[in-house]
Amino acid sequence: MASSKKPAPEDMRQRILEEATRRFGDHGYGETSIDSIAEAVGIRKPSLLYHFSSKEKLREEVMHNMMERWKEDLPRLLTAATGGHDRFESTIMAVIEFYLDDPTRARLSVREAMDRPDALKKALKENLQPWIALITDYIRWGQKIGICHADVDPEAYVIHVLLASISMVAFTPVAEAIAGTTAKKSLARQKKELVRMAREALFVDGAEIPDGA
Amino acid sequence: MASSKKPAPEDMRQRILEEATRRFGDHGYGETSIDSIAEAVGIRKPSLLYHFSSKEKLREEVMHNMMERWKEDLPRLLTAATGGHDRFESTIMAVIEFYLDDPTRARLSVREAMDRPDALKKALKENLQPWIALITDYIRWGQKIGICHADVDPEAYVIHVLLASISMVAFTPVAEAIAGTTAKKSLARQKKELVRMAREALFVDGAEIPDGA
DNA sequence: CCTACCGATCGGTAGG
DNA sequence: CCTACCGATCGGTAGG
Repeated sequence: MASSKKPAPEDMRQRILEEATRRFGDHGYGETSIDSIAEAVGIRKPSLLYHFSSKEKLREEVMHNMMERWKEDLPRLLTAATGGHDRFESTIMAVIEFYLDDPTRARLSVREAMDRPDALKKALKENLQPWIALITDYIRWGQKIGICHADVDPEAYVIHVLLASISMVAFTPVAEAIAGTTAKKSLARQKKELVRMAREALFVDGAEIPDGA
Repeated sequence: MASSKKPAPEDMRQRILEEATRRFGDHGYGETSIDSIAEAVGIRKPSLLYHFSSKEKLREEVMHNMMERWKEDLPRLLTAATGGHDRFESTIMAVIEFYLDDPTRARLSVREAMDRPDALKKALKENLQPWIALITDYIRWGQKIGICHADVDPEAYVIHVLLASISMVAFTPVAEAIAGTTAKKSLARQKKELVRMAREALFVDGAEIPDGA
């Protein structure tokens, strides 16, 4: 019981990072004082500044952290499923799940897009673009063999599906207000409908997928 | 030339409102000082506080203003077009245009959704829901007569299209980073693809629309 | 519409 | 990891 009040010996850095991530996502960078983060993890402001030399440095590490998670999860997401329609649907579901798993990620992405567009742009180009290219190449191949609609704009399509995945998690209150249901039920409906829309908008009805994909 | 420096006699209130709208959208409420708004319209902070008794009151009026624009434009948007496929597409295009016309609206909507979810939820319920019901009713009718896919979730569908319209305008940098084009070109592509996706996801291919709609 | 000013809060430093 | 403290900025008021 003596160790219940100060249980953190060396993972303090990690605890600060997690608390900062949550608060930056929930309230935004400017609205979050490093003092409130320090208090939440049970230390004083100058002690926090020993671990992260400035608030800006803390922000950079929070964002770097989220990008690392993306880089860890992406390969698994993109290679997990079987192939053809199924592969596509489970990929989309995995992307949604990435944000659903931890809504803070969605909110943090939205805030970064609003407040530091250039920084996010650069990070996306470096970390996400190669994987996007993999998907757009697949769509173009699908168009050639006739399983994907010919008039799909592959890049624009992928962007819309990605933004929709983030939006449905970050903006649940909007969906609740319109659909008039609870957050949980609303999210389940939004997810199912997004997967359906993405499928219907991409694949030609009734088209068969060849064996090797 | 003598009147070029102080051209504002009585529309000062409106000028403050417009400047506040732009800055709240661009940088967020918390990041915008009323001092910077006052400076931008050429007066001092206490003078601004004569027109709007507090920063919070200013925020309320900014949001009220945007909702009024919505209420003005909505009826026109929903009744403008011809009917069936065409009517639907031009309605979606009009919604996109509403935000494209003034990207600040999209950014302001996103920030309000993030920072004051309950306030936005209430405003949407009061102002938007009746119109949403009109569209979902139309979809359900379309499903009955077989021109809309039977497995569409009308509410979830409308929410996704609305969020996508806002997102493509508010998050252009993301689209630029992924598509690798300029903002203008990227927006044109995103708009065209969203309209296509919305159509393909809703209507049964090759179905005919009856005369009276 | 102004000058002058207030108390609170912020990020960050000194020094231990 | 702490106490003590700094200069800057904030929203808002007094008083004219």
